Amino acid sequence: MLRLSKKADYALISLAYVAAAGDKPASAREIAERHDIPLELLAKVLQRLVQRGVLRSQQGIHGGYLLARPAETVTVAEVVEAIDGPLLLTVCGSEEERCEQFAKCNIRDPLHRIRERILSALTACTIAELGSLRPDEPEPVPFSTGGVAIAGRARRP
Amino acid sequence: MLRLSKKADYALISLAYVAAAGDKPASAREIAERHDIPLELLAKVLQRLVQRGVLRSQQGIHGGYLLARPAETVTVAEVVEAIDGPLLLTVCGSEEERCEQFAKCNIRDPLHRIRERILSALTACTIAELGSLRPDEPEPVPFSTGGVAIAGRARRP
DNA sequence: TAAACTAGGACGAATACGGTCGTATATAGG
DNA sequence: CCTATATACGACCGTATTCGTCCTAGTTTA
Repeated sequence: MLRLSKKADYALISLAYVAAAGDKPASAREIAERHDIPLELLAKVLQRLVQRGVLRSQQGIHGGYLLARPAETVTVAEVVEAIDGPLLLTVCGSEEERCEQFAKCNIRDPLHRIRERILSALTACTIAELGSLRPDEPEPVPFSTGGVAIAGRARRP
Repeated sequence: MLRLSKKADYALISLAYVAAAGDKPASAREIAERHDIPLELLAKVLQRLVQRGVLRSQQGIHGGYLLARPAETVTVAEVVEAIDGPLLLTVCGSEEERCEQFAKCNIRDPLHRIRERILSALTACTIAELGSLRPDEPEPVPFSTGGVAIAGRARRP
């Protein structure tokens, strides 16, 4: 456990791609095909990133998505939080939201500190640092599949 | 997201309690009542901790659980891993288990680094550092419920 | 006007998770 | 010896979440 959701995963992959595409809008279809992600699911992920001000969209026939801000200012933490919701280690989060068992809870504070560290790990990394697959590069064919598409990461059983 | 499962939560709470109990075995029932955790669920958590060599059990009428090793040597990472399985940020983990989309994946390495940092945050904290509720302390009554048991953290809706 | 795109709601399937039940086994004490 | 209280462990179930699909609507360019 302690996994990123697939959607968060898709978001990061997409942002790396969009960042590498520079000024040219990257369409959802393009990203989906490149990374073997279900198109409609990806679309919703991207839309949420637009709502959160990470991406901006350009509609119409040559539309797509562009970064709304410089890649260096978008942290992994922000992206994950945008998709998966607030980063809480436990149900009774970091805020004032004291759970009813408050007084009985014996591990609040240490868990708190751990959460801080995790958060800072996610905040330290921006999408500028994510590697990327340039849109104009030929799609790399892994191993020797003879160019035949193979089941991808996004669709593991 | 990025939450600890409740079972991992229960494990940490229990270990803090057992650690504070010293040589006296703490029974599952005792821990469950103290922290308002479903007994049977907790039992399974504790049993798994025994299998993983974190706790040792003593059967029989005055039995219960004891730490198998000094509290300083048991890390939160180990506990969480024992309960929730390996700490992977993504499905295609850190190991050699390269997913089929391997070549297409553009964010492997940075995510890797983040995982390392998360892991180290969890490894840095041992259960000796977890606060605890001593078995011989009176059970604190939160707020003014007049001593009537109220719904606890473990059973939030 | 047609084609390629974003926007977004509704819905179903698969899965993980939390929790319960039943049963077997071990141990201390009367 | 017998009973009460423990752990051990597998089977089961309901539900919440996640993943993915379908469908419709609106936008922009050629």
